[in-house]
Amino acid sequence: MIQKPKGTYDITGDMGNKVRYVEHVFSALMDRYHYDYIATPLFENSSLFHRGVGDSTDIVRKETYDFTDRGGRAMTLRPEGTAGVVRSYIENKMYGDINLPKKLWYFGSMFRYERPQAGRFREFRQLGVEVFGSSDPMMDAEIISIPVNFLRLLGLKGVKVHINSLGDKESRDAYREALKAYFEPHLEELCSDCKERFHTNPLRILDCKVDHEKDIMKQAPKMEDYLNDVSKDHFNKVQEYLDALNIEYTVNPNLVRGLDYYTHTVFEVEASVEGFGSQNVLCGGGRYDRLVEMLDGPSTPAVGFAIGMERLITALEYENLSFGEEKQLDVYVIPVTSEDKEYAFGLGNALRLSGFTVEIDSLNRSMKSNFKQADRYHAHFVMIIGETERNDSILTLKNNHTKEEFKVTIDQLIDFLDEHLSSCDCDDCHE
RNA sequence: GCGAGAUUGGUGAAGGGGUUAACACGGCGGAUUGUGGUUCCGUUAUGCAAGGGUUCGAAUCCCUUAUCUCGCCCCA
Repeated sequence: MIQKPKGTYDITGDMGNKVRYVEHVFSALMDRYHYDYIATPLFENSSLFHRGVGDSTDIVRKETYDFTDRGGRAMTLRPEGTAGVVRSYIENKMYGDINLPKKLWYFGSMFRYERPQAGRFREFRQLGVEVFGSSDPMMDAEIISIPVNFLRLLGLKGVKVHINSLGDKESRDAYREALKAYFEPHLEELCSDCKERFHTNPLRILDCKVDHEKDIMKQAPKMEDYLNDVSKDHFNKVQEYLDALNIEYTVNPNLVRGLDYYTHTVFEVEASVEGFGSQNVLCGGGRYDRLVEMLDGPSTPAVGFAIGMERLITALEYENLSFGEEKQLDVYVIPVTSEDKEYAFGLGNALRLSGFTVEIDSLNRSMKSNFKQADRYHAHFVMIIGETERNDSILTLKNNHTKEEFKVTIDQLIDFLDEHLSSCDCDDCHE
């Protein structure tokens, strides 16, 4: 038997409804924010992902799905959403659009070649947003407000924001040098991973889990002391705008992003799901004013975030939150014998065209098992099509909730269903 | 990339070398030949993740591979 590739999963049944619901809520919210939808290719030229990401290039390359196409081109399945959107922004010259800033949202699969474990897959899905062309701190706050409002709309409690500022390039470079100078004499006191990070990515030493409690960490230089006036001002304004929205946030100086193109605001949004631990962090994002330029576009400020779909749905399940209305089956059609199937099929089709949700038995089940099936589907009406109905053009409809049975002529059928489905006061319709 | 534990019908599972793979749910058929959700009866895995090996005999022991779960690493 052929099995699914490691770290992938099939979206079927209930999961399908959950994914569609979450995407729908997000899509409707993005309409209200007046953002445009964008979909970029699932694979791109490898160089898009393997450059512009600074010191962590080796790590990035190790975990991407790379392949050579038949034309000998190096291709990579996208490991995240931002790079492709930036590429599209540049290639389609969106910076010349009359509607600026350019505000975009996306939803789709991302691919990382990692060992699967709790909440982590090789193909996973992200909802994300990118805004180009505004360096206004109000836009940072708007971007932060989107996942906050989204998680609240879905019903999650205790939605909290952690923010930090990495400053502009000047501030960030100064801080990085200060960190290296500080840690250099203490290298031996750090864990082996941090020794590695010292060379590849000194900022990340700050959120090391192993060394977290050590004194050298607590006395390490603070980013805020290295922010220049422009960066400080930007960060303060972001906080003022968050205050204006009554969004609860905490400044976390150890919140960092590894990649070089991040500037100013970085943030994470978490919910408080019982027993969910670190998985409570559902969303991450920040400002990346340098990335467009690094990918050969015009210098353009940008800010965005991404939310992992799988973890989000798991959180909603943990909290027992609703995923919208269940699909209602309006009519279950039972042909009595195979002689009745064509007529039943045609009638069912007509009802579907009139907007009703209809199921027609295609397994030639017995009357008994058809009624059982109609029950399982919670069908509102059962319509029995037999010789009598065909000859007399009078249909037998049974309200499967109240057990009332009706005789209805073909001409009255649609009016009858409209009336009874909208004004039904049986228990099933009022749960 | 490293480590631990799993994988038996549609589903939940029992069985840890001996003949016919328990039990339950579900499904299907019937009692009731156009009216179900209760009850009763019948039936429902030529097969135990895949392949190979040991054995008179393997779901059971060994090897390989795949996938799943949970850690480590990493997390753009």
